[in-house]
Amino acid sequence: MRPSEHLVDPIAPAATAPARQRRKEARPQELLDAALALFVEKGFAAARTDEVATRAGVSKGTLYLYYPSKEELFKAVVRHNLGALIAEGIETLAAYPGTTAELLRYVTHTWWERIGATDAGGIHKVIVAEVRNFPEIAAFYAAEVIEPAHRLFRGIVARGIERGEFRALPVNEVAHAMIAPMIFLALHRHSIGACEVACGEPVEPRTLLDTHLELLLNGLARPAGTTPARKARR
Amino acid sequence: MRPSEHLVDPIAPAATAPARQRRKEARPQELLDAALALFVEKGFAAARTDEVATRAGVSKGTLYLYYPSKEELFKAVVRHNLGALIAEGIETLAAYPGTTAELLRYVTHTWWERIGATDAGGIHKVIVAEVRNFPEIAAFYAAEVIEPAHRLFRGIVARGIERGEFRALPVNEVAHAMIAPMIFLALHRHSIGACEVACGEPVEPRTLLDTHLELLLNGLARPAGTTPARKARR
Amino acid sequence: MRPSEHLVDPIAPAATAPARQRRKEARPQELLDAALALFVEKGFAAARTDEVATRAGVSKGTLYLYYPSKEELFKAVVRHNLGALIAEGIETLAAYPGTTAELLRYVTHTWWERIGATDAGGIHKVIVAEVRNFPEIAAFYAAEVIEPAHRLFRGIVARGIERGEFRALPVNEVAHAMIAPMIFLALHRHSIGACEVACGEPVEPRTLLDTHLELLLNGLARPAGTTPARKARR
Amino acid sequence: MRPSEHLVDPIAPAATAPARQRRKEARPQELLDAALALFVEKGFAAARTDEVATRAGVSKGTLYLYYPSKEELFKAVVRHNLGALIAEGIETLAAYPGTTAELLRYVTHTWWERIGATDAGGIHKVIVAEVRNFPEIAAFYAAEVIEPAHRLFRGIVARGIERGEFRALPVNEVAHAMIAPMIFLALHRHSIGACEVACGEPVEPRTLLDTHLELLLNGLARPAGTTPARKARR
DNA sequence: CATGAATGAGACTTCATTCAT
DNA sequence: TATGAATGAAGTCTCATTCAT
Repeated sequence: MRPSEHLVDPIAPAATAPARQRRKEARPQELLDAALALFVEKGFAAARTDEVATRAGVSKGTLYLYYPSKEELFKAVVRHNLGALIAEGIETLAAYPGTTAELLRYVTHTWWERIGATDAGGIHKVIVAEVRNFPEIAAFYAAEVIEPAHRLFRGIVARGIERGEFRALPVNEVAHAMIAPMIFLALHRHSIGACEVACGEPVEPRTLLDTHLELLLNGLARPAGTTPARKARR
Repeated sequence: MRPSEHLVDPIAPAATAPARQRRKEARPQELLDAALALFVEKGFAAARTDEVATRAGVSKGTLYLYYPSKEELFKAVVRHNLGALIAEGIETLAAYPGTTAELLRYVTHTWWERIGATDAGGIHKVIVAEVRNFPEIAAFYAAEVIEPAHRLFRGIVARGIERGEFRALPVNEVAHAMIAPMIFLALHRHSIGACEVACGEPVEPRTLLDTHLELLLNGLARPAGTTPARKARR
Repeated sequence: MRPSEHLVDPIAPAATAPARQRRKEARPQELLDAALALFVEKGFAAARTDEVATRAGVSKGTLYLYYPSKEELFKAVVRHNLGALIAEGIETLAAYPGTTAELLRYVTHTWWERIGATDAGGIHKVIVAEVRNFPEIAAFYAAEVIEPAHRLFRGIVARGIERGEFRALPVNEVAHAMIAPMIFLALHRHSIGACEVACGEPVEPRTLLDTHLELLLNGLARPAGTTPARKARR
Repeated sequence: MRPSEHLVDPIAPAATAPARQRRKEARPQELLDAALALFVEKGFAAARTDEVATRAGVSKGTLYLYYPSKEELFKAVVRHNLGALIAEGIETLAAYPGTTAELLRYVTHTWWERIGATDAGGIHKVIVAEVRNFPEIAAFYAAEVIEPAHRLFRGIVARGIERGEFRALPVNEVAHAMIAPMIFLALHRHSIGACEVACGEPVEPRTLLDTHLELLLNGLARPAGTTPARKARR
């Protein structure tokens, strides 16, 4: 029995499909999970491909059967973990019925549950850390993550201003101010926060996020009785 | 005492020494500058010691004469570039005569000029990126940078609340919210921002920082006519 | 008898067999063609077995069903492409009616059309290149190709001398001098000549071969009026 | 004592220069020699860099201190072993006082002594074998070896024709016919000839070369009483 | 017969650190 | 002090061969 064998569900032996087949279909997911964990833990350069393979329960060679290089593996991890959620957010923005404050809270909390609180949030760290050493990854990430994500948040700010809910502040800068603490939180959780060192009093991420949201919404709120700026989008 | 410890800030009184002597005493400074530039550009692991030496105009062996390892070199870089400013900030806080809003603006702008806008701001990136792989650096950084910096910002928030200028919000979280966009800006400048990829509309750091400050102060401001909370510190 | 041995020339009498059957019997031929092309293009070690399989339209596993190893596949390729022609040449020598000069021209031109001008000529390159790394292939090739081919050319030279057409030169060396430019031409075509680099003025292979032949025959020709040497064979 | 140490002359300990220094200067030569031997024995791709290093008595890393890659190492080997001699031949051609037949014999014999009979002759094999897989080597070799060598031999043929010693045959083809058997001999010596297989009756290289030369000169010789062709160069 | 997923040894290259000079 | 040659462990990626299906 090879060391990986016991990772397959040993209860239902090939009830629906032959074992080899089942493995083949599960492989990419297993590899992606192992790779995410390792990239987040060590960074892109320091993660070793054969540890990814070992954690996924396969040999080094098998990894390269599915992804032709470490870089492509990383890109697949990013697409799998961040790509879907951003698209979802953009759809939400288009169809959301409530106030923009509620929309922002919803998007932020969803992000926290699906990205911030999970390993996926560590991807930000990897990017921040190593993007300068891997230009191709930089281009890929800018195009497939940063650009769409900023579009989403700029959309939220613009909606608030157009609907007269927010003051007419510069859209781009405010979008940055919205995103920054979220990313920052994710970075923290996967760097210093992951170390066993005491640094200041501990903060509860949810509390931090809520403080951030209320501070932001308070700052954005149009003072009652002011005329809403209809064409504030820059 | 490890051999590097006394080298932290060796700008010594060599006013009348012969040229070669002065040269020798300038070595640590040159090495620290070269190391800072390289660590920020490539990260800790990817920076090559012999490139540090080359940039400082010495041989690889000489580097090891001054710093016993790459880690000690990095720690010296951190002490040299971040240590002084934090101590200075704490002194400012104790003696500042004006409003807390002014104090915050002053501290933030000073940080930008001395850290954020220079290579020193890249140290944050290096830490965020690689602290998990180098536990000793983690402990060092938490104790010598993060802890004092947080103490400073918590002090500012507490001052504002005690003086009735800010609302009685949780001190720790607000301090985080103050720091986050600053660090975030520094991280951005030295990672994605340093790449030649287009990602959203460009932002002017000073503008971003000012937007952040005003948003924050607006959110913190005690509505006129409210009773100041004297004992809000948690 | 090793499993591959009986597959050397399996073009079998499957005249009326159903399509799938014919397909199956065509397999070895398709594999041999793909293997020849690839061995000649990349060399023995650098040719990848799964590219051979892919080009032949089968899976990698199937290749190993027909040939137990890469070495056996290569030997089959050699037998299939060089074996027959040499035997044919020896028969021609025994029965040829014309002058020895004509015989040499005939043999040389036939070689060019069937070997030199085709992929089969590339086998020489592979042998020259890698025979030292694969002793078993060396022994095989010496016994099944080099030895018979030399026998043929020594026979031609001896015929010319015995019939008084050639001068009484050492048979073995002259045979070498006959073969060398042919092999050399084949080597060139499949190495440097196959690269897109400019190297000297290009040469037309047929012209080169003819120049070689005439030079050789001119050099071999017995000056008119000389007594032919009856027993010159060494 | 490291395994390489006894390769240094152990009799005169640092008489002229310190040991380390002596090693440094000798290194490139030692590495080049080891590399030549190994490339010729195994081919370019199959030769392992750490075996080159081991044979030169250094560690793997040291090799890369002197040559930045396997390809550059190979190019250095070619330049060192073939470059000089070709240049020398071109000078000889320009200044040679005797007949062209003598010049050709001289050049051929020098080639044999310095290249053909030594490991350097094996470089031809490596090129023939692997040039298609390494385009950069192809370009390098065409420019630095093939082109100059052909220029030399075309020069010899043209000289013979111009001086009325040779018949007015096409220069380029005759040059090829001159070179071919030489290269062929070298190839043979380092491929099949290096194997312990019996293939035909053995030939003495010098005899073969002389047979080739006489055959060639006989074929080239202008029949007595013929008018020399002054402008035959194509 | 046929498939193709899986293996794992092995190749080139990098780089922090040492140490003889 | 200062040098820089030398080391060797470690990392990514390849590919002939096997074997369960």
